[in-house]
Amino acid sequence: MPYAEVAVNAPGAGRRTFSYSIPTHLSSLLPGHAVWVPFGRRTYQGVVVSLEEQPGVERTRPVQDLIEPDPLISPVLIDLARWIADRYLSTLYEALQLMLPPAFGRRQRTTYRVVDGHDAGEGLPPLQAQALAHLRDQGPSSPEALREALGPNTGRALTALERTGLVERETVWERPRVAPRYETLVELAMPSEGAVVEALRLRGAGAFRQADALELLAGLPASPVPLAEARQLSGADTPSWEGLSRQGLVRMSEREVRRDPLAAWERGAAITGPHLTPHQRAAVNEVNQALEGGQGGVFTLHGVTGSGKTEVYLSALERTVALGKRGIVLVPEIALTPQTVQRFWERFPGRVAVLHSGLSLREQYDEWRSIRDGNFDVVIGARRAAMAPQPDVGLIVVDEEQEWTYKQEEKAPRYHARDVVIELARRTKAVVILGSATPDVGTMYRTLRGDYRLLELPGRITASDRTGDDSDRGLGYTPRPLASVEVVDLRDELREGNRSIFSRALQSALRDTLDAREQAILFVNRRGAGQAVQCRACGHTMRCRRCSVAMTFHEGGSLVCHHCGQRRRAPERCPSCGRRTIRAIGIGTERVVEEVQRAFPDARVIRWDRDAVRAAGGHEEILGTFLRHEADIMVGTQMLAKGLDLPLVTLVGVVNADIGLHIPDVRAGERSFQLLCQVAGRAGRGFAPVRVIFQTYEPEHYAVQAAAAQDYQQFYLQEIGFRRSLGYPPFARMARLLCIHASQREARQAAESVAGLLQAEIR
DNA sequence: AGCACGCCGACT
DNA sequence: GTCGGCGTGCTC
Repeated sequence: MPYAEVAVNAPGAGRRTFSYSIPTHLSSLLPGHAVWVPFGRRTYQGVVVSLEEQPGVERTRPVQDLIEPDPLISPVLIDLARWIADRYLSTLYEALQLMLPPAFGRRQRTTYRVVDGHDAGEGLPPLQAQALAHLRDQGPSSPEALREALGPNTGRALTALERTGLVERETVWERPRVAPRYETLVELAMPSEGAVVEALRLRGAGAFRQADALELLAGLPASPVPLAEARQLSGADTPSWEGLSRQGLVRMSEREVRRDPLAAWERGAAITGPHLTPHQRAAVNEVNQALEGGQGGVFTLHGVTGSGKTEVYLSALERTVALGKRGIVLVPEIALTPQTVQRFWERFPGRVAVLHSGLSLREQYDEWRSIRDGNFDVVIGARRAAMAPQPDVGLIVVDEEQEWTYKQEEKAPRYHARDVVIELARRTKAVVILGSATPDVGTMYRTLRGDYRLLELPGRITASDRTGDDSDRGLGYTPRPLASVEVVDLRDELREGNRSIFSRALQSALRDTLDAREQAILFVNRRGAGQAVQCRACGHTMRCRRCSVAMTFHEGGSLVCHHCGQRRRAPERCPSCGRRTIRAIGIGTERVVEEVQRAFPDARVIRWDRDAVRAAGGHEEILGTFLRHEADIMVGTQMLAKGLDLPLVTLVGVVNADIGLHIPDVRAGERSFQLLCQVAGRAGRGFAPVRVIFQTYEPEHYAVQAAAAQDYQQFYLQEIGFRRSLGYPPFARMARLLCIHASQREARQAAESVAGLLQAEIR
């Protein structure tokens, strides 16, 4: 008699599983089944992770019921969830939730009502009497409604009332937010000649509607037909059709229907890819060998924007499919545009699934089920697609693998999708391609150490090579020069008396661009809330003495190292040059827009950041305005840096290239470098000459220098040396421990005590 | 989450 | 001496 080990979605269940006995009506229970289980006083959702001969405890309670008839999570993904829960310190259920269909979790709803004949409320404490009166007058209510009406302490009053038996409580599970949708089909239960005869008989008997219905069905070429359609065509309503079904003249059946986000897309023949350049060929050959070897392996595909990485992915996916396997492609959320999906669709028409948060719940759910049923060669999606129920995964692509959006920050499990798919691939012997123009320093370190294999795509491919269908296509591999970048030292500007946020070089470049009726983008490298503190004259930045990360300015003039917690007062004079020009710096997009409008009253300026997108109701609105040249200058944040083709743009200005250098984060330099490279990479995609200007107070900073030269190797060598000497990742692993409490004092005490324990452990 | 258990202040 | 507050720990 086996027992089920269940991960329970109850608070406090933690990373353990709980043993349940299996009642006879659930004897076919399997790992991966979602179940209802009793836990304490209530019932919770859970997932069966294994079946065991011996329970973990003496007394077990039985599994109550299945939530869905089929197992929802494959054994490999259950195992992966265990790894996720372990590594990211989440509960097991939280990790498993990533693998469950979207919106699977259901909420419990509680209602209170007065027990009959107990509505007097004499001699009760005032709050209890009020609650009782409210329930008596308003009828059964939720605790939230009662709290709303009577104040935050109502919960206690309700507990007391329930204990004394004056009110009772009922908890019900809400209906699932999405469930499979079915449609009814009808078909003739006999040859159509017979049906025509039956229809005549029915008409003779006065059953005109049924006769119409039957005749219609007999006349239709395709069968079975959706009932809704048949009803509309025949004019006969559902009871008539049901009547026919009862007489055995038609058969009815159910079929699951799915909402397909790509339903409108054409399903023509797959187009063949262009001829590969020698470098692409070499890369694809290596990946194909690994695919055929069946032993997996991780590849780092290093190539600048426009070097043709996507073509490598596509070719490798074709090989994967030819070998009878399937692929997953991870793309940063912001890059998951119709154009991106289109490129995959052209090669795998009708065989591409999309998973991202922009879809409706219904679409996500249907897509999930359809993927599980093996309907797609390629699943393309953002972070969460790493855990898509794609069967027989042979290849996983992580495009822009250095992107921090692959790391889930907000809620547990705080996983990194790239690391999760590498772990998944290790278990399934799938091949992984990590693609990037500026690989994550940790990724490159592991690559050079030999854990991953390096594939290089040097240079860029010209547009005609990528899209042309003339005879020489693919043959003219001509590496195009990258845009040259001009670095402007803002300290010089200040010395020359220019206090504007625009250098003279940028001002005149903007003027030229406007006069030529071309477009410019201004990039504001503002991320995170932390303001760094810097000397406006010499560029000296206040850094923590212990960690050498930039310190953050806090209210009241103190400086805090967010890394080690060290705190000191902001100096009045710059410790480096002695001048009183120390400032907290942080220029936002709004400020830049204002300044542009002041300096160029004739320019049409548009802002593109999270706030503007929300106000405009979507990216497309803003982008469309700019692409139609209804604006001359676009001011934006990181969004600007991501894979967009803006053909009319001939000037790219980075307003403050060094702000990102001082975010209190070990990876500040790396992120700045990546971002600046991407911004510079925006330029030079069309054929018009393009200027790129970096404004900075620290032109000598290695990240700025390397980005201006667009030299990854230069950056990597500097950064890895820095990381090694300080014992930062990838030479160590980092975790953030967060102490949260309503009282600041309590939180601090807890944090200090944890820190004390850890320091004792280190010694 | 909810409930039991257990340890300190206002009462018979 | 007891009732009851809510801090702590457990739920297969």
